[in-house]
Amino acid sequence: MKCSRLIFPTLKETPSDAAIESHRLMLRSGLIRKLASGLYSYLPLGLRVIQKMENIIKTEMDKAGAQEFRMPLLLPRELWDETGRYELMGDLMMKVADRGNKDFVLGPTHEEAFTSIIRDAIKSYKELPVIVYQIGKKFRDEIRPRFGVMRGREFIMKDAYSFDMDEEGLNASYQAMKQAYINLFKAAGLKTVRVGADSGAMGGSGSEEFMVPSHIGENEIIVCEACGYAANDEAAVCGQNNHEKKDNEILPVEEVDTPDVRSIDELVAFFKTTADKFIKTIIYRYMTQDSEDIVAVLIRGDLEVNEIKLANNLGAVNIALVDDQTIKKVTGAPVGFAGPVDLGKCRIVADDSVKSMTNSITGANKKDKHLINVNIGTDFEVTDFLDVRMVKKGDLCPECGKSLDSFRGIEVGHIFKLGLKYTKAMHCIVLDENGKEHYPIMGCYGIGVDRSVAAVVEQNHDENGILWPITIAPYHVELIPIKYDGRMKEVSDSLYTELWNKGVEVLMDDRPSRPGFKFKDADLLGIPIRITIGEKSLAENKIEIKLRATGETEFVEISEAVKRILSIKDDLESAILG
RNA sequence: CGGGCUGUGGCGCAGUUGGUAGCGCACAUGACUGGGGGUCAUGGGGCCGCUGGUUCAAGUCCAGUCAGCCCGACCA
Repeated sequence: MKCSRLIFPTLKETPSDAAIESHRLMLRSGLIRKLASGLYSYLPLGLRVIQKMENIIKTEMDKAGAQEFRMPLLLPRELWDETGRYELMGDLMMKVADRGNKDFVLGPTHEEAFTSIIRDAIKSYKELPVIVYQIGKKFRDEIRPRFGVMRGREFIMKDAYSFDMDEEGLNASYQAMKQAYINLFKAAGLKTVRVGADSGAMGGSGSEEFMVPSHIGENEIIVCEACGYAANDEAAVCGQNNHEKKDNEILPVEEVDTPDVRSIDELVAFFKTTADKFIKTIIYRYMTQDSEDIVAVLIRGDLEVNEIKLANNLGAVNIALVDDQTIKKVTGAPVGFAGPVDLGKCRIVADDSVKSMTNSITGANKKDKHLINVNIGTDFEVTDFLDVRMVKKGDLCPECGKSLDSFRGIEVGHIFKLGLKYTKAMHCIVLDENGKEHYPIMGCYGIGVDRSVAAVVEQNHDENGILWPITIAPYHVELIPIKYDGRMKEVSDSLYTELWNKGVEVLMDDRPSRPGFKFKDADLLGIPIRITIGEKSLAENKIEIKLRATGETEFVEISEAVKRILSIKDDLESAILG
């Protein structure tokens, strides 16, 4: 491709609404343009990168024995009614009606669609296992799209689903996908960390996320440097923190006037003490399969409740804080004065952190009153002690007991064991060797394609622009004639043709611009190998080769150029693939 | 959903106590220049987000509305 014909509107100045580096650089280098909030167009260079990412994914999926499909974006409502997700997905799912007023949705994911195909196509255990996948558009009406292509509303996703006869088969499929993910992220030049994630009702090690460490990441990752434990903060479990009860003398409860003092911060200031002396009492409504109830959750004042862990512990499908009126009804006091003492009307559970607390401060369940010197056993009872806290840096590792660290990460891939949820709900049945009906067990494996590309930029750039890993760079080589004229033009043209013939993808900047301008653009674009054809070196029959990432420069005889470039390309590739 | 900020040529922005819109970049033409976004000259391009109001007069003041961005979304 020649720059004179290529549409890549580079920007010298930074667009004002780009908040992170990848967004800025993708905009500036003319890879993408915004059409509306959360909706981006890929221009030719951006598309090439996306397609390379897709091809890397495809290659590994196929290697793992997965087969490619292409599903519609628009899906009929009935499919979603079968699993109850039409309601469950809520506003995240874009709902539309056709001219006949028939309901459709823009697919935010495709479990139902794939399961319906398998249900019709596969009838016998002999046809299993299968792994099916597609790379295609998804639509999610995000509350707040942001960071460019990192969290868009319309985005490209690779989603794969495995169907197996039994747990053992599922494990094998899961392992195959895991290995494929490890390979493909590496091939794309992305450094990822694998962490344990929330797996809802499935439990165990059935859910892992591939995270790209980055300060702009939307997930908090908890890691243990000592033993390698790694988990999403939604899933991180807490080591048994010094739960030994201190030998404090148990003091009698006293009621204290605390006019208008509600939040932990206000209480800390009021009592002139620290947050860990308080027991927070939070009232939740939780729904299980067939019932609904209220629960008071106690936790030490300096900690936060992890609602996902709470829901899992309670066996709840849904959980939410109750409204102010309900608080008043349950506790007898307005918001801010709830406490466990004489809270007779509902179940009380406590985070493990509360176990060792003595002479604590809590709400008195009366307006403008708190209690001091509250003690478990003496003043109130707890039904269950659970691990429901949000794990933080400095907490203890559940595996080895050492102190945990944390960092932020971008989720680029997620693999997890789905179980029978969809096959059951959708009556996807195969016959086993005894002719008995059997639900296949599913696994689900996703990759955010746009997001992975953005993460590559996030991870590979400098102050001048992008530094593409050669495996997903829009082109391998950018060829810059200082002036596209005379001998420089001749040499450039013949190199251009020769390289393409040898399978090297070349972008030639044949524009009549000044050299400095072209160099700046080249740095922005970040094509890994830059060849400069200039008068000075040409006088010695040489061309210049410069690596974008390291700045390494060498001059090579024209006759040796193609060979040398080929070998540099190989070197760059094997440096990534290892 | 709540709070904050911003809407003025393609992009980045200025526009004072209200008086009929400007700068840089980009674009077009020409000349010079030619290894890190060059110089000069000339030129084209704006319903000042939208609607309504105040006023002799509104980019500017008021009300509403739409859009975008940022932060937060109940932890008692």
